[in-house]
Amino acid sequence: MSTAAYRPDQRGSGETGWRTTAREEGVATLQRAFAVLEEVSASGSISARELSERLSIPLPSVYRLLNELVAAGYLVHLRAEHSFELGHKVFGLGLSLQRRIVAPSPVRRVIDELHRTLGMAAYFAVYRGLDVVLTYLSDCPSHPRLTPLRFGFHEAAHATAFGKIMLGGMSAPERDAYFEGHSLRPLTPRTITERETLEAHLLDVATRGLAWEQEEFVPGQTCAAVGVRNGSGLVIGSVAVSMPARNAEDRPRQVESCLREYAGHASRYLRSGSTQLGSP
Amino acid sequence: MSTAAYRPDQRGSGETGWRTTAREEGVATLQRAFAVLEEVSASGSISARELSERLSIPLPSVYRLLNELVAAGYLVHLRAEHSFELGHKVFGLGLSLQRRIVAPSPVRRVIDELHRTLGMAAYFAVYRGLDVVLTYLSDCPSHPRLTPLRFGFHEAAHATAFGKIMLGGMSAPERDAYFEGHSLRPLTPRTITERETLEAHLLDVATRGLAWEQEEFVPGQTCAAVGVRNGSGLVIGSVAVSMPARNAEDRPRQVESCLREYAGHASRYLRSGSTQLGSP
DNA sequence: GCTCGATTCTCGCAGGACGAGAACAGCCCT
DNA sequence: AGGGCTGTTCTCGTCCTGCGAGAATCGAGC
Repeated sequence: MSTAAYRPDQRGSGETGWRTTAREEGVATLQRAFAVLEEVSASGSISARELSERLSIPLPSVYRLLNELVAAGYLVHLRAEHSFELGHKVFGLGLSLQRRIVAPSPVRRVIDELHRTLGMAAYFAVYRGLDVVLTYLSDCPSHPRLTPLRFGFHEAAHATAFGKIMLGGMSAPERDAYFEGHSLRPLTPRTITERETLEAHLLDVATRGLAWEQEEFVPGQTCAAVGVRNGSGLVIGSVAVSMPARNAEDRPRQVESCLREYAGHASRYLRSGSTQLGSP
Repeated sequence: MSTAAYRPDQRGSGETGWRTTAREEGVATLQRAFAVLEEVSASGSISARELSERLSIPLPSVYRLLNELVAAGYLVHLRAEHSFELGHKVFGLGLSLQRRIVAPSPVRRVIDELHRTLGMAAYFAVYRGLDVVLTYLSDCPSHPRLTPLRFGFHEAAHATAFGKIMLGGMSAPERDAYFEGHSLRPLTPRTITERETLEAHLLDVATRGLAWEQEEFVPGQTCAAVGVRNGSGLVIGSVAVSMPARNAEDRPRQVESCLREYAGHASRYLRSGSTQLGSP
């Protein structure tokens, strides 16, 4: 999983395309602590010795950190197995974030209706800072979601219809910043993997206010999406549906107009609604 | 919500019955960082100034911490709203923990079957360190789970049948340690709230290998549970069902024998299975 | 242009984190 | 019981790093 490992001396030199962790300074202890946390998370269960070796932190220091983390409830010490695992605080934070992220219920109802109306799995996404987050999915056994998609942070915006809408809604510098943290990883042979091609495509998406994606995310599957805008006309989210590629040509106009209609509904709810997550 | 707030001077003095955060020492920065993280989590969204005031940490220090946390991906800085919220790393850790915690699929199948056979919502719980964790729930619209119950760490072991099994499976010192972190909060008028009464009850539970709970957790609802044991006969988990209280007297023997049967199945799978989470 | 809040920078001091090494605690093995 | 081994905690002097008052910058709103 390549946790952004703690490097004792030099840092940076991104591996799998991680955030270009700028050179280092600052609260070193914190970074170590997080490195520990992430290593534990990646391993599921790990001993103090292992941690010490993998992170190149001397044993006493590892124990000091571990004990802090255990005392704070972020780790548990399973004495029986001489190992450490994630603790209840981590669960609590995750839950809290989930609850904060999930789309408000009027929006969920809109998406559910969209799902029923078109007979396709339906999705809703918003920004969170620079990230794109899927905040609701509506599907059923006969119209299942795209399998790699799940509630939460979305890592392949360049390959999904709603991702393209969201990318298209960013300013150029925002998009630059985004791609410093996310690679254009190819997911199928048809995934767009070149920045320039993508930019041209996004321009088109932004002007049409609509995005299609044809087997760029999952082979044999197609998605369509439109933007949800706030009062000032800025894109703040996206409504999308997915379907088998062979159905995509049946009734594209119906899909498009339907998406626009429901996106309008969602916009209306969000404008009157509570705190909406803005762009960065 | 009472996040275990960071106290600049003296600490401790548990509020709502939190872990008796032993006197303080150690890596102060870490505690501050976690205090920030938890305050953000509790508030959903909060400004730097607010944090500084609530935690009594000078502004520059708050910013230092915030910037670290943002750089590490544990927070996001929503510049548009001058506020900070939880970041994607938190989500990732939470997800990782969820996946680690969830009961293995053979056990899930056993619980599903139990649910179908008895026509009652069914549950499976294990230890994680000193904590009790619900690792699977099986229910349906006509036999719904007890509403406050959800997947994850369980805070009211004294008031649920499976909680009693788990408590009964602990050694005396373990139980002491457990109750240093968890209060005997009354959830209904029938909740057992005295340590002595509970101990007597647990003794009975442990000898019979079976626990009932009658409207001690939710008014009008009853639960029954039996233990799941490892090769050495130690309790490592619990299988439980819940039902409306008025049904409880219909067929207690059937419920009991059925629970024992399915707990046996679960035991068998867990013994052959992979890493099972042991007691502390 | 002005004001007020948000955010970052400067810098000298002091307290705390660091880590080698040793000590202590269990556990297994025979 | 007695070795030998791993896991875990303690000791302690050095050194460094995080700290925080205050000032400087930035940026949006009017």
